[in-house]
Amino acid sequence: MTSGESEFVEEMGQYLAGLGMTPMAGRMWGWLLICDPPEQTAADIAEALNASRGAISGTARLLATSGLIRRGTRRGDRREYFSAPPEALDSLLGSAAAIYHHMRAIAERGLHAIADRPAESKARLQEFYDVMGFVEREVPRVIAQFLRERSEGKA
Amino acid sequence: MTSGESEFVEEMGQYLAGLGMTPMAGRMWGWLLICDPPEQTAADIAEALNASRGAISGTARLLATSGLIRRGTRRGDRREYFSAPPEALDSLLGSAAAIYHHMRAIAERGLHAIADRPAESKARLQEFYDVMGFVEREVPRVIAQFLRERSEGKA
DNA sequence: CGGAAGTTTCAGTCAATGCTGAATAATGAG
DNA sequence: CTCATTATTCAGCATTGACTGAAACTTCCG
Repeated sequence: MTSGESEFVEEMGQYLAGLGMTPMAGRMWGWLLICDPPEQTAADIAEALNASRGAISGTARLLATSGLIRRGTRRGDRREYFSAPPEALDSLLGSAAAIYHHMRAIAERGLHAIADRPAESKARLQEFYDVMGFVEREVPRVIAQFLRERSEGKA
Repeated sequence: MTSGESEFVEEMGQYLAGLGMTPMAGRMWGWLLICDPPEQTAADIAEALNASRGAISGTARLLATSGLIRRGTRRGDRREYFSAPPEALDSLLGSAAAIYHHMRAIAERGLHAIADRPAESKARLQEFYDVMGFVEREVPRVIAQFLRERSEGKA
């Protein structure tokens, strides 16, 4: 791994860590975006990232569960091969959209909790709820359109 | 604060903490969305959240810097009054959009680091870069449209 | 100017948690 | 079946960082 690649991997790790993931998850995802060959064993990744096998194992489960990486096997080879598949971007954007959904849900419970207040007092939370609802609806629509156009353009 | 309100505040705190903010920031923001009166002193907030004055001070700076709350003063009253202004939603959505921008920037540096590879090897990161660029452009556009429509509807 | 009320700063504490590394389990080869 | 290799689990460590509380600072009033 060159120093530029290392910087990219580390930067991705730090940034995604700030968004609630672990640094290792960010590093692993970043590495899988630029590694060659694109499919890597746990041992490969552990060596590239200077990380323990245990960390790779746990992080791989995390990333695979959220759809960011794919785990593959080959006949006559017990090792697992990890890669960052194209669909990962769908998952990434999908989880971003899920944030809006969750926020709207929280706001909804909050509105319920203050249901007996005058409308004036509920206005702030109501607006928050409305905006989240709008974004939750529209952002995935725009993303889906982009992905559709892109796959058509490729075909 | 009723138990329902308390749940809302705590839930907001936990959720925003998971997104990289502190629990206290989430609680404070949540509280300012539902409190009555809508403007509260540091002492009011500290009491409502069972938090120290120091925590309120630091969190207030954080939230004010990112535009989520407004700090106001009144003549002949040294206390500061905090509130969640309508513009806060713009800031909130803006910082969400900033995430896409930052990710595209990271991807850009990554692409530079592997510039001498064959195109095939750069495809994964290139696609990531493209998608982030698209979202960075389109999502704010959709949001701006919504805010425009909404303010027109209100006027 | 002196003092009261409020705010900010900061050192210290404590809990949370990401990572390591060794032990354990699982899998395929011979 | 047994062995070698790979994957997973988990207890422990170290680090991080959010919060507290007291001290320092600021500002306004008498």
